[in-house]
Amino acid sequence: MDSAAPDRAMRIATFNVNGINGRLPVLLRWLEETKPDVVCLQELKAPDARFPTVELEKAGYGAIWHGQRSWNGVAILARGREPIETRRDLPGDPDDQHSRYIEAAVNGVLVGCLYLPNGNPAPGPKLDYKLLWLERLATYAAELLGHGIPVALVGDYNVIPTNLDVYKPERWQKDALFLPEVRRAFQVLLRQGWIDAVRSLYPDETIYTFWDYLRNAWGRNAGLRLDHLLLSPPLATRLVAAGVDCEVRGWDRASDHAPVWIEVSDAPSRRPRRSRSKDNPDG
DNA sequence: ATGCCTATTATTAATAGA
Repeated sequence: MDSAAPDRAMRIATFNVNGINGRLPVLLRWLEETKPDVVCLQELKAPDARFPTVELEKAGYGAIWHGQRSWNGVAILARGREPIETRRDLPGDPDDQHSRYIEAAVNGVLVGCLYLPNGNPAPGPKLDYKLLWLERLATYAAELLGHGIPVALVGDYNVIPTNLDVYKPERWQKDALFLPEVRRAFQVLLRQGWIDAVRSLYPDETIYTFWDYLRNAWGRNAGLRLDHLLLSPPLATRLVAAGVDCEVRGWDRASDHAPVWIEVSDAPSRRPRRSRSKDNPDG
């Protein structure tokens, strides 16, 4: 009976690689060591033609990507599968030229991979763009929730949600990652019903996903929590584990972000529908 | 207030990141 079989776990990860070609050895080593089932990548910093399809295929991953020269760029990898692309732009602004969103269905989960604008220097046009992007995200996220399906909105949000998510909150008060209006915009998503997966399992722990290259931030553990996995309720009920692969930040030629991951149990198998009969009072 | 580091692009310096 498949209904009696133990649920297997599906591992979904996000990793801002900060240059997919310069970071390829790190990425391949991490894929080999941790074998995530779905991976959202940000900051490819490469045009579509320079995406390392062959190397990732050799590593066992199908991929879709939305690149851009020099900056931005997002991709979704799936272990032993091809992600089914459902979208490659965040709705709400047809003039937005940045490659910051891509979305796919993988193994029954709709996965949105996002790279939110940084917003610095603030105030200024970059902050305005970030706030508009957050509004567009909230509008689209509400629409997704309405479908009642398993969805993960995953990536580099460039938002420090609370004081617990930054080594020294007072230093960041006027930074676009931590401004009150930016934090409020993130809270809007949570109030809609999205679950901050890592925080939901570890409500009180200091957890960072980013350490600046400057000022020996990694050595001092002067970090920020910027990379988040937001889950729709039908997926959040299946959450069984979460973590940050911090050690990757210490590898040679590391990204300034570390990979973050969750594990969700496979969807409970549908019970065979009983036929209407006098033996089945529910029928 | 600025540089501190790292990556990309274009050519030894500029721009962006967070």
